[in-house]
Parts: sequence; C-alpha cells; structure tokens
Amino acid sequence: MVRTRFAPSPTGALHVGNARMAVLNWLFTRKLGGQFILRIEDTDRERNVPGAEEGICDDLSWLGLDWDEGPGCRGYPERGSHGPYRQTERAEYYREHLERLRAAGAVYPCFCSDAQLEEERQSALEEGTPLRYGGRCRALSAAETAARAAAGAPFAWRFRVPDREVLVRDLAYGEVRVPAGEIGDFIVLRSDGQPTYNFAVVVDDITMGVTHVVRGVGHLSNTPRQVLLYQALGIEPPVFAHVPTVLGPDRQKLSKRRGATSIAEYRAQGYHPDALVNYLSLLSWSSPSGEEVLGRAQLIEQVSLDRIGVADVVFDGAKLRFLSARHIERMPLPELLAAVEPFLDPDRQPIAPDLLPVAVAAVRTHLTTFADIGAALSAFFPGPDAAPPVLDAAARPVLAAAREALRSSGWEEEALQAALKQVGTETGARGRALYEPLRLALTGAAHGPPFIPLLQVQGRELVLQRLREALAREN
RNA sequence: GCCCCCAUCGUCUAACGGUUAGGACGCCAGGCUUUCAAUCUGGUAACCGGGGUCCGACUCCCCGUGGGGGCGCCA
Repeated sequence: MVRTRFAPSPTGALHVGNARMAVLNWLFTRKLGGQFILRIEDTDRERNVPGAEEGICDDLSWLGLDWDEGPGCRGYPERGSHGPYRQTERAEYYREHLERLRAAGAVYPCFCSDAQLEEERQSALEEGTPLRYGGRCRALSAAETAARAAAGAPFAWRFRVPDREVLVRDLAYGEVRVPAGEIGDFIVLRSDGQPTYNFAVVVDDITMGVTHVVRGVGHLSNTPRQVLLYQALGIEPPVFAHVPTVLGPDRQKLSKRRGATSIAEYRAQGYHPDALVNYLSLLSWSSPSGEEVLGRAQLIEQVSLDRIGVADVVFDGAKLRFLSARHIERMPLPELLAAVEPFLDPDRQPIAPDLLPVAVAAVRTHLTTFADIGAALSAFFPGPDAAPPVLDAAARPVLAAAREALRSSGWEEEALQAALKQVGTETGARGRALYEPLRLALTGAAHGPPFIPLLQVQGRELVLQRLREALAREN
C-alpha cells in the first residue's frame, strides 16, 4: 500500500510551490490507490500563524485534493489511525524514538550554548573551514555528562554521525552520494524537548507508514541526515522523489511579495481549480501522451514519478490563463453557472435568471477566469458611456425591417433565425451589412455576443425600443 | 569557504548516441465566423561555453560559467 503525505508548516497561506507538491503527491497516490496524508509540521511555534492551518485546508479542498488522513480541520474531523497529525501533538513518538537512538548509542547530550556555537560558526567562516559542529560534547565522558545533567545544565540531543559515505537513492535525481565527514553531528531533540525538523519527519514518516516521500529539492541536501537516522533506527528508508523548485519570472524563488502566488488569490481571481491542478502538474512533469489540457481523471491516469524533470521551473501565468480558459470552456453548463454565480453583479448585468444559461453559454469562450463573466455579460448591453451608434444610410431600411419582423416574431432560436432571414430578403442586406447595423443599434458596439442569444437576452421589449431609438436618432 | 544538485526556443517540455532537434503557451500571418472569442493552417524561436570519449554527440566524461540548495536547538 502506497502512503504519501503533504506536510506543510502552518506559517502562512498555501503557495503555488507547496500546492504543486500536494498536487503531485495526490495524483500519484490516487493513481496507485494509496492513501494521502495531511500532516501539519508545526514544531516551530514561533513561526506558526493563527488560521494558517485552516487556510491550507480550505485551499486544498478548493483544489479538490482530498486527504485520507489528517487533523481535524475546517469541519473535517480528524481522520486516520496514525494520528495525531500535528507534530506538536506527537511528542511521545519523538521521545520513544529518541530512546531507541540513545539505546543504540547513536545520540549524545550536547551542552553547548547558542553563544558558543555561534562563536564557532563565526571563526569557521573567517578561517574558511567547514561550518560543522566541532564535536566538543561528543567527547564528553559518561560520568561528566551525567554530572552536568544532574547539575541541571540544559542540553540537547545530538546525532553521532558515522564516518562513512551516505547514499541517497532518489527517483528523480538518481543516486546522490555525500562523502564521509561532510555532515556534522546535528541536533535531534532541542533542549526544550522539541524535535528538530530532520528528526520529526523521519519519526513521523516511520510511524505513519509513509512509503513515498515526494517533496521539493530544497530537502535533498537534508535527506542524507534523514537516511542516517533511518539507518540508526534500523528501518528501511521510504522511496524519495525530489521535485525541482518553482521560480518566479525573475528566476528567483517564488516570493510571497510578487504577484498572486497564493492559491487563495487565484481562487479569488476566479481561476478554475482544475486548471491550477493541471498547470501545477505540468511544472517539471510531462504527460506521456503529449496532451497538456488534462482533467483530474486524465492526470491521475497519466502521472508517474519517472517523468518528473530535475531542472528548476519558472511559473508562467500566461499558460495558467490558457488552461483556465480551456477548462472553463469544457465544463458542463450547470457547473459553469454555479461557478460564475459569485462573480455576477445583477446591477451591471441585468439578466433574468431564466436567461442566464443562454447568456453564459454565449460568452463562455470569452472567459479566462470566472471573474471575467461580468465583463463578458456586459457586452449584451450598451455601455453606460457608449457613444450613440454611428449608422449610415444603408442601415435605416435594415433597422426598419428588423423592427417589423421582430415585432411579431416568435422568440425562440428558430423563429428569430427566420425573422432575420426575412429582414435579409426584404432589404437585400446580407452578412455584415445585415448584422452590423443591428448590433450597433442594440449594443452600441461593433463586437459582441452571437446575435440570436443577444436578442434573447435583451428581450423583445428592449430590442424594439433600441431599434426605435436608433431609427429616430438617425434622422 | 566547503559539499550537493541543476542547465534544450522568452516560458513549460520531448529526445533515452544517428531526427530537417518535436510539441504546448506566448507572439505574428492567414482560413472559418455577422463581429469578437473559440477553432484550424502556417510562421517566429533553443541544445550555456570549452575540452575530451566515440565512426557519430542535445544525449556519456572532465573543466569553466550561471542558477538553486545545504553546512541551524528553521522547516
């Protein structure tokens, strides 16, 4: 059974970079029929932001990335038999595994103070020697350690890094070897009893039965430390697959400062969630079929970890917009109507509810985001500051004939079609000569929605009124 | 400073030693359409540099350059 996890820190809004990790994990897990776990990495209490966890849950839900196990959050009860799912609630697991490391002689108490360590770092920097823990406390005798602890000196637990090369097997990056001696003894449990990141992930992944770790390359350099911990605990490491970093247009790591990079913002801007999932999946991954506009089901069918690239990628808003437009265009009308509803402004687009389906269907190919619906529907009506239509002499008979024909015509598509045809026959106007004057008279604009829906949405009364007005003005 | 990772059109990518280096987004031109959009057709544009290995390198190796990451009682 494949078990994966998405493990964000509740330090802010869900970012496209993180969301992409969730997407990849989720797609991969769903493909293999595994279980997707949501875990909150909140051991750094100082950085935790109130409400961030809820925001993350909301964003994941909006993206349609459901999790099989995770903390109680946003109306979801805690689910899963491997909980709790917040690291701050898992202290017993860390204690238990620390004990195992201790029993194996893999860790030792370190009494070094922050000031001492900082001083060492500084001098290492100046001398150009590697920035590694010097190992002062590693050499302490058991008696001395016991004495200092008994005296109440605060201490952290440090991992005794063995003097051998470490090998990390990664699905994307292949075999990564770190020479012996490159890794300094690192803290596993802080003096306040909290686990450090490297220790917490390993313990959590072990106790949660995680089989595949898919995460950002930023973690690749830490993986050797984690592998060391697995080895010390006598447990086979999970399969690792690291994924390249998402960069901004300036090739810098995506920052919270630039543009709309949080999922919540894309949601507010009316992007189709499937487009986000689709786009994010395409960052560093390519479908074997070569198709790029893919729905969830297709993505699940086609994903595989072995088609993930290794080079960092630049986030491209243009392609996201393209995909959003395509997904909107393809969605069933009832769904589209529901999605568009929050973005409607009845004052600006006075369209009767029963005509909304006609109107929305007529403009759906104009929508890049759901938020575009307002501007698109406005095209059914003359703008508030639209100049009076400029009509030439040839327009007059067309408008007059249209007024006659539409006065008594039925209002369903076929009838309108026939009425327009009749106007054409009577006036000899065809194509552009026929439609342009009418469009101008009705909306004041040369471009707009297809004509039949335009008539239907405006309604007989308004249409006749506008034709009358145009004819009057034209004199 | 030391270590690890990365490098194909502007962007996302395909290529698994032999191709006119393919596709997608964007952009440009044209077709279709009452207009716009969608759509279709065509075009624009790339193997970071230098050495090797090989009959033959985008593909393999080395060096350089550029970018990313780590060396935290951050995650």
